Formats: sequence, C-alpha cells, structure tokens
Amino acid sequence: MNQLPERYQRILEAIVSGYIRSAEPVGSRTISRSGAFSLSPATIRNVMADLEDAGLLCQPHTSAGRIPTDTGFRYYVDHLLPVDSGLTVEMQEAVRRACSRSHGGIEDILREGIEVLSRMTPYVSVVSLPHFEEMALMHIRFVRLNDWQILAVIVDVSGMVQHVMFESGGAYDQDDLNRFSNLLNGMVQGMTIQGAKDKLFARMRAEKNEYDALFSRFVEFSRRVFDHDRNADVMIDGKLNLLDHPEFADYDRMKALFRAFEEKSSIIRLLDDALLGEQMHVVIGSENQCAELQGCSLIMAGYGRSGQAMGRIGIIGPTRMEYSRIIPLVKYTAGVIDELLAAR
Amino acid sequence: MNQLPERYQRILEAIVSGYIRSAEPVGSRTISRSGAFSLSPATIRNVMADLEDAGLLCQPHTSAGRIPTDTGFRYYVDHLLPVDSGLTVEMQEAVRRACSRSHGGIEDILREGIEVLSRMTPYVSVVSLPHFEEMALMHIRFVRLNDWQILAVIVDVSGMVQHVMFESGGAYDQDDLNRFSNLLNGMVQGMTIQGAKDKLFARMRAEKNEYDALFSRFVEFSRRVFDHDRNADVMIDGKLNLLDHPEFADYDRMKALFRAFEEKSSIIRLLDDALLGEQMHVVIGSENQCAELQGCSLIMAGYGRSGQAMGRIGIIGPTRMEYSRIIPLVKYTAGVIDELLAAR
DNA sequence: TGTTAGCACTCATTGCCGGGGAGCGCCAAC
DNA sequence: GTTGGCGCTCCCCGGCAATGAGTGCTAACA
Repeated sequence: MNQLPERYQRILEAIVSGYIRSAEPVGSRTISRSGAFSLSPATIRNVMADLEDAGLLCQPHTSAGRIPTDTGFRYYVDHLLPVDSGLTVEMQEAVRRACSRSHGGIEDILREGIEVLSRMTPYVSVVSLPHFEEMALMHIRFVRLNDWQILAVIVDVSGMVQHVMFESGGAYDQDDLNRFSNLLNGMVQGMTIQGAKDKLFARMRAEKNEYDALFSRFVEFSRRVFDHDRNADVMIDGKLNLLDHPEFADYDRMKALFRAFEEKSSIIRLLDDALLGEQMHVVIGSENQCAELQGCSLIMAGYGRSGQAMGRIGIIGPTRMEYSRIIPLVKYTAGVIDELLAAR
Repeated sequence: MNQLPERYQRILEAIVSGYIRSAEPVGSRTISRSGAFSLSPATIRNVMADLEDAGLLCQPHTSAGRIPTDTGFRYYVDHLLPVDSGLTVEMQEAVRRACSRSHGGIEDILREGIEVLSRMTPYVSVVSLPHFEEMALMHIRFVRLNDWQILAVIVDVSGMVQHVMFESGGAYDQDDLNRFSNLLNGMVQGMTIQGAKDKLFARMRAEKNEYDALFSRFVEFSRRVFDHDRNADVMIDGKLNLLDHPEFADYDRMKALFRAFEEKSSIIRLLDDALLGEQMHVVIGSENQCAELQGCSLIMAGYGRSGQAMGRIGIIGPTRMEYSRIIPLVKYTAGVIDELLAAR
C-alpha cells in the first residue's frame, strides 16, 4: 500500500479510531463536527469515497457511515498508529508484578502473564508453551512409589516439569533407581528430548546392561510424555471477555469462536504460523485462515531466552481492536517474560 | 409429596418426557393424540389443571401448553423414572474403555471419565478431584536441578503427583537430598498432608539437625502446593454442549453460565455440598443455590476406594434433562472409576 | 360421576405497512 | 478545492391485523 496524502491519512485515522471506539459505522457529519478538521461533511464525503475506492473503507449498506476494511485496519496499524504508546506506567507495573509473583517454572510465569493480560484488556489472551520435545533436558529422575510403580520426573532447562508413571515389572529399590537416574542424567543432560530418545535407543541396542528391562520400560512409557497432547501446548485466558463485544453478539458466531478455543488446535496453528524471527506480529481480520476466527485479529510477540525464541504470547480480539494500546502491551509483556527467563 | 393416582402419574410422565424431548410446552391435544391414552383433550385438560394446582405443572402464559415445575421434575425423578435404565451395553463399553485407557494417575482416569461423559451426552460433565490435603502421602522426593534450585515431588496414595520448585539456599548434592528424602518418607508416609505438616513443624522445633535450613525452606515453599488453588480441584468438560439447548439461547443467561464454569468455585461448592455418604445425588433446577446455575440440574455420584469417598463425578444440564438415561450413566461411570482405583 | 364436544377467549408470533432518521451521491455555486 | 442543497436509499421501529395453538368453561351424554 503506497503512502496516502496527509489529509486522507488523518481522515482514515479518525474513522478507524472512531469505529474502534463505537463499533458503529462512522458518518461524515460525525467527523466534521469532531473538531479535528475544519471541513464540511461534504468534503469529508469526497475523501471517504476515494478511500472506499482504494479499498480501505466500506459501507454496510448504501446509506450508512463507513467502516474500515481489513486493508484499512492494516494501513492504520502500519502507518497511522500513534507513537504515544498508550502504555501507562501503571499497566507496566501491573504486568511486571503479576509475572514476577510466581516463583515456579516457566509455565507459572506464562499463566500469570496471560492472566494479567486478559484482566487488563477486554480481549482473550493466549500463549504457546515451549515445545517440550525441542527443549534441552535438565534432569531426569526416577522415584519408586511401591513394588510395582515407578514415577519418572523430567525437567527441561526452562523449568517445565513432566512426569509419567509406569509399572516397573521387576524389583528395584530406590538406590537402584538413583544409580540409574545418575547414569541417565550423565548421558542425556543438555540434549533435546528427541535427541535423548535417539541416543537411548541406540545405546539400548548396543549394550545390554543390568538396567535393560527397566530401561526399555521407561522408554516405552515415556512415549506418553514425549508424544504428549499438543492441546496442552497452549493456554488461553479471558474467553468471557469476548462476550462483551457487539461483533460476537450473534449466537452462531460466538459458538464457533468458543469451539475454536475449546479445540485449541487452530489457535496453536495461528501462533505457530507466524515467523518466529519477528518480534511483533499482527494478524488482522481475514488475514488469518481459520474459519472460526474470522472477524478476529491477533497481536502476538515472541518470548524466549538469550535470543532463542521459545514460544509466543498474544491477544485475540475483534478486528476492531485497540491496536494502539494492545501492541505495546503485548510487546512489553513478552519483554518482562524474557527478563524473568534470563534471570533463572 | 404424597402419591398421585395412577392416571395422574401417567399423564405427568407423558408431559415431562414430552417436554424433555421437545423443550416446548405440552398441550392436551398432543397427549391425547399420542396414543398412550384413549382420552379426549378435554379430559386431559382437567387432569392438567389439577396437576397445576398441585404445583407440578405451570404455564408460561395463559394460552400455552404446560411445562413441569421443578417440583414436577422432582416427582418424576423420585417416582416415575423408567426402571429400564436406558443404559445400553455400548455405552457401558465406551465408558469402560475410555476410563481404562489411561495408565497414569487418578487425574488421568477422571479426565478420561468426564471426557467420555460429555461426548456421550449433550451436557457438561464435571468431577471434583480428591482433596490433596486430605489424602495419605505415598512419597516425597527431592531432585537437585542445579546449584540453586530443588524440585520437590509429592505423590499421594491415589497417584496424584504435585511438584514444587524452590531455591535451595545452600549447597546440597543429590546424595544429600536422597538421604533427606528417605528420612522424610520414613517420617510422614501414610499421613495426610495436614498431618505431615503438623508433624514436621513439631519436629523442626524439637531438633536441630543438619537439614534444618533446607528443611525449613521446603516447608516454606511447599505451602504453594499445600495451599494450592482450589480451582484446580475440579475439572469440567463439554461446556460447548450447552450451547445447543434452547434454554440457554438467551445471551445473558449463557454468559452467566460460562462465567460460573470459568470461576469454578460455585461448581466446587455444588459438588462438595452434597452429603458424601449418598451414592447418587440429583439436584433439580432451583434446588441448587447458585444464581448462575438457575435452570440447571446436576446429577452426581461419589467415587472412591474401599468405601472411602474421594470425590464426585457428575453431569450438569438444563432442568429439562434426560434423567432416565443420565442417572444410570453417571452411576455406572462412578462404578468403573471405583473398580479402577481398587485395582491399583 | 366421569367423559366429551363445542365455544369463546387469551396470547405469542408473524408479516406487512408507513413514517422518521441517518447518511450518501451528485450537482451547481462559490 | 470547498461548500450547501436536494433527492435518494436503506435501516429501524411502532402499530396493526391475521393466524394458530391452547385453554377454561359449560352443557350434554353414557
């Protein structure tokens, strides 16, 4: 989209932010009387007609005001967003306090993060967890629960803990398991789950040692951890917020939306699709391919440690979203998470 | 409620099940033509007027058919429920297969349980987890993650696993921690969390041993596990099912309902309120005190091990619910869970 | 005494119509 | 390039009548 003349930009900006505020089509009179322009409605109408020809505005029906098209919102986000971020010190404080409250693993930090986001905005907040299989292993340990059950606890460097319970199929006391844990730790520490799995299988074929039976059992049962439910890879908070927006007042629309949140898979795809390289990513309206999420925009930012992207945190709302406030907010939140991860 | 004459019972039964099927007020003509009675609409009307006087039926407006009141549903459930349970062998099989699929802890079993319930019915399924604090401890173990972080893994007899991460505040190698784990296990195994906490505090005051610093740290940080979020004590599945029922087509009503599911606290209260002694418990319509859940009924059953109640599993739906199918289904599911718990 | 047919009545729902109002496009004038 | 004016379109809303389902009541019948 090539640059628009100054006046056109200002009028587009007025229409977009007016529409964001009111959720109603914006008419020429409204803009003329807003005081920002000393132009008559007729003049504004001419400009609006041109903006409509350019595909930035549209009319719900012949005699209604204009609303921005997705392209119009895109132009607004790319060129017209107020530099004054609208991110107050109070908001920054709230985000930082919430995220720092948790002393637990990364999962807790992220949960607090989306929780504060959906409390501070009238939208839905989402976050994708680090992909467990791709993370580096920090620790594996086996715990003897009783004669026949063993618990394997697996911790990755980001502090995510997974556990899997399996039948031991033999008599092992805790000292056996401790030795085995130490052995395993020495072998796989720092590797990814996938890498560890490969190495273990290779080693298993190569040597027959005393831990063989237990060991193959562990590999077998740990598949439940490794091939774990991808739906658990995303957390969502504030779904109810969306019910307050007039664009979702339609029952079927709302149903589709909640179905998407329940399924989670389309949300995961949406978060994953964005190039992990970019810091901020804004998907506007029909730019997302998910049928249930038509009419929604998604603002997201990557988080991670030492430059390594681990996942994305973001906000989903109606296309008519307060971009000027949400974009810096999401960006700031991702930054806070980065800091907290770096400090571990 | 005293016993009604045979004909009154049969007509009430016809109205209730008709209303359950159609969600529409049932008129005298409909019943007369259903074939079950060789009575004219006029006669039926007389009976219906009497049933209305008795408080079992009501009319949405003067010239509409009748719908059952909550009292009417209660009478239906208590006296008229078909003995033929409506629980097919296929349904039993499906429940058993789903619950047995998980080889993990009790949490997985329960998750599969409510998942199959909400797939087999058009309602919401809920389950309360065993109260962690009241469960007997099976195992505590400490894992050294790195120089400054320690992970405590706590397993209760039902197989629920909780973990808490804390700063060690000193140098401990894994062997230290193993010794400490063994010591602790010897002390608290079989006790409830609450009992263990009390004992640990007493012991801490009495003796000063080499693990003191670490130990007090563990107690301090484990409060996060012990005083954990009660919202996690209930799982809910199939919320979307409710959107298909006409009684929740009203936007505000639906909003309130989803808010209740998001908050979870009222669901927990509802599940907890029922006397744990009773096997089956049916709460009909306004019998529940929760404002957001007006117009809903709840059918629940206790599950547990060796006669000891651990929690409750149930189904929430509109007052107009298929009681004849759901009551035996919930009962059966709870039974399957009992069996699986007994087998561990 | 229980059952039935008939009739008048009530009330929600639906479709239709017309007025009011918001907003636009176009045009002519400045 | 800007403005005022005019006619036009379309949504929205209230009123109105027709429809239909279902009731209560009453009188007649077995």
